[in-house]
Amino acid sequence: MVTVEMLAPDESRVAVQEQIARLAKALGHPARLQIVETLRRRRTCIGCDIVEEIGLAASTTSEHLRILKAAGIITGEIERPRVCYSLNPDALAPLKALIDVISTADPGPAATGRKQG
Amino acid sequence: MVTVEMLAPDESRVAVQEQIARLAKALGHPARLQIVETLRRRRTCIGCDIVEEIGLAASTTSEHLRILKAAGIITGEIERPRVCYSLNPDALAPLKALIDVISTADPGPAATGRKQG
DNA sequence: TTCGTTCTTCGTCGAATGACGAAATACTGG
DNA sequence: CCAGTATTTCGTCATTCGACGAAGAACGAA
Repeated sequence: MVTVEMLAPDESRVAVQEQIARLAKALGHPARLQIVETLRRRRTCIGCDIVEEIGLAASTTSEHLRILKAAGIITGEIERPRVCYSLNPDALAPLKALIDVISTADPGPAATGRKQG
Repeated sequence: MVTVEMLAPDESRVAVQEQIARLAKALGHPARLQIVETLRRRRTCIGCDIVEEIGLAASTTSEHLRILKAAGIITGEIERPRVCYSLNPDALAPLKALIDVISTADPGPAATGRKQG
């Protein structure tokens, strides 16, 4: 299992952090989470159905899709005149790794060992 | 195992999504990830050391800490004149649940089944 | 070619974010 | 009381975000 810091000398750790930040930021909006959820439920590719599903203007939805695509979280396959969107679960690996590390809260040579009541 | 949608009739799913969005948004900034990383490494409570660590102005750092605290990701215990910050791993559970569900990408009666090469 | 469908890009707007320094707050120590 | 330390709050500023409608682009159908 690869964690966040065992593959980073010093500079690339920053790069990894920035990548994780991009992923988290992309997920940090209800409309985009709704898109992700929709794509998860209906694994099938979807076009303008997403627009109806989330109830925002087409242009706004397109922007959210662009952000998710830029983060690598979804892929958009062109099928003129439609675009077929799918989830790309692998993209979330770095974020997942971070959260796993935090959640397991690997206790090691602790200093003050307390985390919360 | 509890997933995101099996505990949500319809409205509370929105609430859960908003909560997840808050968490993701809070993590969606390199400086805040650096704070989280720092708190993970040095499990010990930290005060102004964080300011030095991330290299931003004290007021800016305080703001980032406030955001993380508001999201519940960290806790700040007052120890005048210092504040002792700690990670609160449990807070990330909803976000972790979502990412787990996506990552496992539970294949079922798929429609177009493809995700990527 | 012209029309209809689907999506993206552009321009605009108000609101939120992220950064800073200065000042306020709240103790500890002289 | 006065100075020092650690932190937050405030005011400011530039930038980004998120929303929209209008216009543009790309293809299939007639």
